[in-house]
Amino acid sequence: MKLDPRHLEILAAVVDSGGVTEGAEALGKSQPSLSRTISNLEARVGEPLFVPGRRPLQATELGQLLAAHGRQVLEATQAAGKVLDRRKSGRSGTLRVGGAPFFMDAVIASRIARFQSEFPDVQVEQVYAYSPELQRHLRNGTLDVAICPMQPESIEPEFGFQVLLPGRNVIACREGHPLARKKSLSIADIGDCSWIAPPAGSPLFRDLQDALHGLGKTEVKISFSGGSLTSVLNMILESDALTVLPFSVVFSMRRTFNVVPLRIELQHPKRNLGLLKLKAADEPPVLGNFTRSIQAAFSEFASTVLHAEKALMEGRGQ
Amino acid sequence: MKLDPRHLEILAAVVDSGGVTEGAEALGKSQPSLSRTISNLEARVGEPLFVPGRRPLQATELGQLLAAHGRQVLEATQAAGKVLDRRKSGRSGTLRVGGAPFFMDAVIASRIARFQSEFPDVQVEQVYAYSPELQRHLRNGTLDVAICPMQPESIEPEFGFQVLLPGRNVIACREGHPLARKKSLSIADIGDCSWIAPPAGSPLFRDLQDALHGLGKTEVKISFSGGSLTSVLNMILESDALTVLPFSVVFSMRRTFNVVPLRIELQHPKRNLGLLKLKAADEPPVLGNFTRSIQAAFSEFASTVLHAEKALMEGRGQ
DNA sequence: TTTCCAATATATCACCGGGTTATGAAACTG
DNA sequence: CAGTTTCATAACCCGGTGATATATTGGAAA
Repeated sequence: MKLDPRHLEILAAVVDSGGVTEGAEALGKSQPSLSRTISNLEARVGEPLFVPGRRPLQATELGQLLAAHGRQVLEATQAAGKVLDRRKSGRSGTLRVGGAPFFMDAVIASRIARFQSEFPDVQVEQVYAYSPELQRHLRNGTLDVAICPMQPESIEPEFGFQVLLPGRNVIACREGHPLARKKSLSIADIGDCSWIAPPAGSPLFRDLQDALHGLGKTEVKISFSGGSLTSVLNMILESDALTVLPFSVVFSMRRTFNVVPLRIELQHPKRNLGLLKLKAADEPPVLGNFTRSIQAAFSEFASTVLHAEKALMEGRGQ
Repeated sequence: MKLDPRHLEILAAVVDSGGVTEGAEALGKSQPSLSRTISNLEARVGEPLFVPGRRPLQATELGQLLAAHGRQVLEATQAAGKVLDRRKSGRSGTLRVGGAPFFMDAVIASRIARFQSEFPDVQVEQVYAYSPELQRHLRNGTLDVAICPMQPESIEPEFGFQVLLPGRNVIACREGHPLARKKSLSIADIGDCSWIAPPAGSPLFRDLQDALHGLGKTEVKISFSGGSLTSVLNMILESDALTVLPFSVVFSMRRTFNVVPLRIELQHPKRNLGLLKLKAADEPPVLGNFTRSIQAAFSEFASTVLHAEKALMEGRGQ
């Protein structure tokens, strides 16, 4: 015999709360409604669920049995409702975050970690890609938000962009590098150093070429190309090679990899690291929490980075 | 957020069966019904439960989560339905059986045990009482059926009565009793034996008085009165006292208590042991099974008892 | 007892939601 | 690309459930 789970819920509520009236207010319904539902259920079952003519309403054996199952139903639905509530308040769910690889490793990941310590029930999926692909993902709906460097004027109108960190590229080398101490550098100084390049498809690779071209250097000796940030920095650490990286990345990694920026100004496109989202999409609540958390984390970080940047360019070193 | 357990059930069915169509036939509903229910649920939840535009319908993460709870609901309701089915088929439930004390101990209990081995999930509550009280219980609804000796003509019209065993009272004594061997007995023989009497209120007590009066004996020496069948039989066993008992009781107990009937015919009211039920009450299914089982058991038993009875009265002994 | 109170059952009505069939749209199949 | 399958939509009907008002009943108090 198939019966309605709602009826079992109601039965459980009445049995557990000790009366129709109490059960009604426990469920947020009217007393006559429950009373009739119980009657219908009894008719359907063919046996009384409550012993007739007992004023402190007392369930029959069968009533107890069915109420036990009603309790299960009640628990399950309430648990389901709770899942929804937590999602709606952004304290639970899944968030797919895309990011530019080097930034992701150096500066974003640790801020995501901080977000996750605030919202431990949120599952974050990280996707590594460059801007064009990230935009594709956002459009597809396979990504909730991207954190990547963008040129403000080249952002398509369908996207919203919130700046997290002004961008500035620098040339980086290992701490003990011969050029690291020099206050002023010329093209001649960086002469025929060999270079570590980021992966060929990355914006940084173009930045590197553009930057060297801007310094007047057309022929570049590239000894290594591609790989992750870690591999690039390991190369830098173990050699006298140079590379081009965002200052914020170098700053974040200065301790763990003993890497320093050179005191020479590069020209490069004005790109800011920021949060890229689709405007149209009504963002899930968890994304709102993520945005707030990330912005807070970066506002701290940005000020220390800018301070260090200024110090460097004024020649006060690291 | 409060949501409808039926929606969760449907979601679970769709997810588990792999599609709306399959889910519909699994639940015995139409496909459009489920389709719309899912749509409504998605609208209510505010997020898609299935990834749009995938033909082998694939649940989103949230869909999976809620479906898991739906599965719980489904299980609970199905379990509740099963409980009902078993009650309706009389394979489960509670049965309150009343019985006359001596009969209950000697002949009924073992037949109830047999019923319980057939229907192990049925819980039998035994009530010991004499006919008038049993009838009260039946009228009150505090008893489903009674097994007791009744005079056919004195059964009130509201009751139905099914004979299980024709009644005949005998005088019983221990096996080695001096009177036990005698083929023909007179009043003189039982002369001034002392008597063990059943409890004062019991029909058997009256039977004893009537029987002795019928034999011409007006003065009776009662050395013990009251107590259970076991205590009465123990008294018989340990002394040369006599008592009056139904033949079927003596027959059942002849081995365990070494008790035998005297070969003297008693006159007593024509009472048959039988099943007494209220006519009006639509009996619970379990009662039908009980009735069948008990009747089958007694039809065997009755024939052996009658055979032994005949043999006794023809003087062939036990 | 009788009276009164609190709790439950009944009555009535409106309406939402789910049931159905018929039909259209979309996606996987060959 | 056509064929097949599956899901979504439309239109309609009906039952169940919601609410308020009211009657009834069991139990306690006078």
